[in-house]
Amino acid sequence: MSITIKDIAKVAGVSHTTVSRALKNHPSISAETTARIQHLAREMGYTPNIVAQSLLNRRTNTIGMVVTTIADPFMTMVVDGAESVARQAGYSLFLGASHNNPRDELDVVKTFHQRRVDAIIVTSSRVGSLYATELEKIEIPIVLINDQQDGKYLYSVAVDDIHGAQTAVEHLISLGHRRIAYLGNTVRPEANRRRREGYLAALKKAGISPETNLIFDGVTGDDVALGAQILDDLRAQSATAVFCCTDMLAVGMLLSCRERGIAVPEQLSIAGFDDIDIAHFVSPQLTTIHQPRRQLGQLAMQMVLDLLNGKSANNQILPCELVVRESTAKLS
Amino acid sequence: MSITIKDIAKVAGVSHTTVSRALKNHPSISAETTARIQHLAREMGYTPNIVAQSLLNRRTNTIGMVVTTIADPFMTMVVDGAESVARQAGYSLFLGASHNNPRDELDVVKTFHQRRVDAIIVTSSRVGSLYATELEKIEIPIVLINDQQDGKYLYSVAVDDIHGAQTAVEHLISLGHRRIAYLGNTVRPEANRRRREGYLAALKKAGISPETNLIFDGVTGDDVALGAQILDDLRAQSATAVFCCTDMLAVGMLLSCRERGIAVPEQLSIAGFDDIDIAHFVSPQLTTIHQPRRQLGQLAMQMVLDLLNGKSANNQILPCELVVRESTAKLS
DNA sequence: TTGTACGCGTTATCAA
DNA sequence: TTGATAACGCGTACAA
Repeated sequence: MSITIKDIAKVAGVSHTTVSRALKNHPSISAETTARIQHLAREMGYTPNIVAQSLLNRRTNTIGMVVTTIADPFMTMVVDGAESVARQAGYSLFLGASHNNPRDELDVVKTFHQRRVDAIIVTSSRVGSLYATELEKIEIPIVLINDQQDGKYLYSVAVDDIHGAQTAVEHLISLGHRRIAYLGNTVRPEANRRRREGYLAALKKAGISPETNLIFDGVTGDDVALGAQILDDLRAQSATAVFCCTDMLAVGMLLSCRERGIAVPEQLSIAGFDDIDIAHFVSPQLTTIHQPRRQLGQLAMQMVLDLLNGKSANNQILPCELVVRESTAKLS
Repeated sequence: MSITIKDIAKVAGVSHTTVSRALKNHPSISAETTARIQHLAREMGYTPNIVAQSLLNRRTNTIGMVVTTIADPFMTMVVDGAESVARQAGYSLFLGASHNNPRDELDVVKTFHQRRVDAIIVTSSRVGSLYATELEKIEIPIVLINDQQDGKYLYSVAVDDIHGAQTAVEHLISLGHRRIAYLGNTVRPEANRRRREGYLAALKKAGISPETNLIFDGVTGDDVALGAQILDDLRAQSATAVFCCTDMLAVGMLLSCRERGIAVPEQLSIAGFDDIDIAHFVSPQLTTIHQPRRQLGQLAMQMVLDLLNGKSANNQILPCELVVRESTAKLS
């Protein structure tokens, strides 16, 4: 049972109103009683009850963050960025995982709503357009990370998938590759679609006509396994390079190449997307598209705070850049 | 402005008490009005206000989790495990990062207290014994992950560092190594101490006398850099094997070996501790001690829930096991 | 300068 | 079967 301002009031022989004011250094309370009460509060181990304050304020100073899974090297940094900005502004962060399950995702959002979070941040949602209709009812700002949707309370911060993918594939083309495969995963359909689009744009620009049997789309949660599994098909199509929709796909392919004695990048150039930490720990180190992950989280949270402070906010698309490492090389 | 039960009451022409009961399927309300009100509630888009409920219940159904940093492949899984257990039990998770800064850590805990979380989980704390005195005042269960402390409300779930480290070093000894170095990092003093203890125990058991100049203790936040930096000293002492206190240290050393053309494991055997994901993506794959990370989080949360349900709970020490991969080999 | 009374949204007690 | 009232902890308009 925690100490309340009424408890302090009783001991101090004043009303709880006076205590409330003294603790907030309200000017109308005499310096003397203010000091006395603040001292007393500390002595009695008083801690303000934010729950009660929230009820009164109609503001919980709380943000709900929905991620697909926390155990994802990509999400991790985004959450980290968001949390640090939130805390510095006096907000606390609720974290919920959707595990790539739309039902769970809506469930988490619903719980957040019940807890009266002031705003919600959602990363790589799978609920898609459902949001637009379902979430406007909540009437609080919702910032989508890497997933644009239109709606009254909907905002987004995203990385330029199309252009990023295009840059990666242009890099492969500049190395002399022509038979360039695309490996995607439909678990995140929108990102996959945009990155494939970038891939196609690069080919088109170079006058290379795309081939359906060089485009692979997996449907599993385990990107590493998928990358490995696709390798044979890809070689059968005599691809000399592959652009993977995510680094984990690329890593799976890399490991699989090592197992089967396929030299990377000599026999096969591999490029990824995301620039997760693992990218420079594998060997050869992975050429990839760097996403400003922490910044993504920070920006999303800053946007939320701006909106809560009545400022306006514009959707943002962050550029991402090519990082050339060791897994891509000139076509021999 | 959200819909409240009073709003519904007005529309339905009943008292808000009746609405409250109807929504909870209270038996004393007629089936008819119950149905009518539930329908109305859905139609009006009513969402219960947990904040108000919490004020009344003196229970927020909320757990605060403090991690050093979210951007740590180890923490990530622990949080993931904890979150899933919490949510299934109807609890929400507050996440706060201490960034290895004791001041921040206490700050986060204080905020959690103000928010009246029902319990707190702290991973790899740096505050140490400060907790025992400081945190008992909060009078809620606190579960420490990988950091034992004694106190009335203090519980812990930890991995058996000593035995784990000992197993790793015994593995190296069994491969014929005698000049085995230890590489630690004092940023996490307690874990470091225990793992060094396990290292010494293994040497002693094998009748090898420890040498001070084979024991290295770094003091930087960047384990990868530290591992690299120590490599020369270690070679100068003609160590043939090294046991690293964390996988990141081992990875740093591994990468540095590759750069300088030192063959692993032929010229130097390297063993780590943690079994983070990266361990099987580096090449050679890292021999290490596997920690049941997700289980650690799950168990901690389960313990919290048990305590909140009035059950008793016992501190737990989980075994961890050796995973032999490619970075260790027979002394040639 | 301080105190009284009310309300935030909900549930529980008691009465009708 | 339903309703009026009080209470959770706090802040604030108004009164003293």
